[in-house]
Amino acid sequence: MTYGDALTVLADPTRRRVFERLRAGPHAVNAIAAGLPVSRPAVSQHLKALKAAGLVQERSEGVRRIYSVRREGLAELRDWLDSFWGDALQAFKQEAEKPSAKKRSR
Amino acid sequence: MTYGDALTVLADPTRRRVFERLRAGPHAVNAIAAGLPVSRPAVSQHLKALKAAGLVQERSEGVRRIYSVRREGLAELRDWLDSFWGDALQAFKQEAEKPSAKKRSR
DNA sequence: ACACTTTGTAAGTCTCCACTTACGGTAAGT
DNA sequence: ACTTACCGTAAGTGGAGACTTACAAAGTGT
Repeated sequence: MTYGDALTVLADPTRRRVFERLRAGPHAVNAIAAGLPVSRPAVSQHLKALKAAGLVQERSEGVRRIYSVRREGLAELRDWLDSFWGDALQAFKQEAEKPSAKKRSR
Repeated sequence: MTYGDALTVLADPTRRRVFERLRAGPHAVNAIAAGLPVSRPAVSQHLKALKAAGLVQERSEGVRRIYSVRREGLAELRDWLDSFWGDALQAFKQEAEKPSAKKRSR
């Protein structure tokens, strides 16, 4: 059920921008907050949420905290999407092959 | 920017259950609402949101509205995830190959 | 014409959460 | 030791949205 956490966390636009910022590589909190329209504590809270969802990982480097993407967190969400794909296709074929059983009252 | 809409819409657990219900195939609103812990109007609102995000499509059959999954809506989200994958990998390699230069305060 | 079914929408309530400011803790430089 | 930089957390606030009930519209059967 972790893909649900990923979806919940990635729903917020600002948090998504934080996450996308890490796509280019690991960054410290200050660097991430620079250029974003919110305060630095807000970014810290977003990173905390992302970490709780398993989407990022943290590494200490002196007084700095370097955050980077954790790909395994994305994997579960990706699998969920893929499962959707196949099932939807199969269901569509089933629907197309169905002769004319549309009378489904009661 | 449509993948953002998909993420926003799929963040809600109830709405996700509605969407997953359609994975098995097209269904009318009543059939979807049955078994869910919310009222039928709530399901209608969720379906409206899913449709606005391009994740489902609607087909009228008499007085019923049959909803089904729209795979193109998922495609953009999938591409976004994939782009993340590659970029994160590339960034990781770059980081690994980097000697220990580029340290500002060192 | 009437009753029933199926669904969408309006209006209102209430909970959740993203954000801010303020503060505390830790590391590094002088 | 003092100062400065970097960061996380606490507390409080405002706004978004998920849900409910009530109502209206459109199709179907008798």
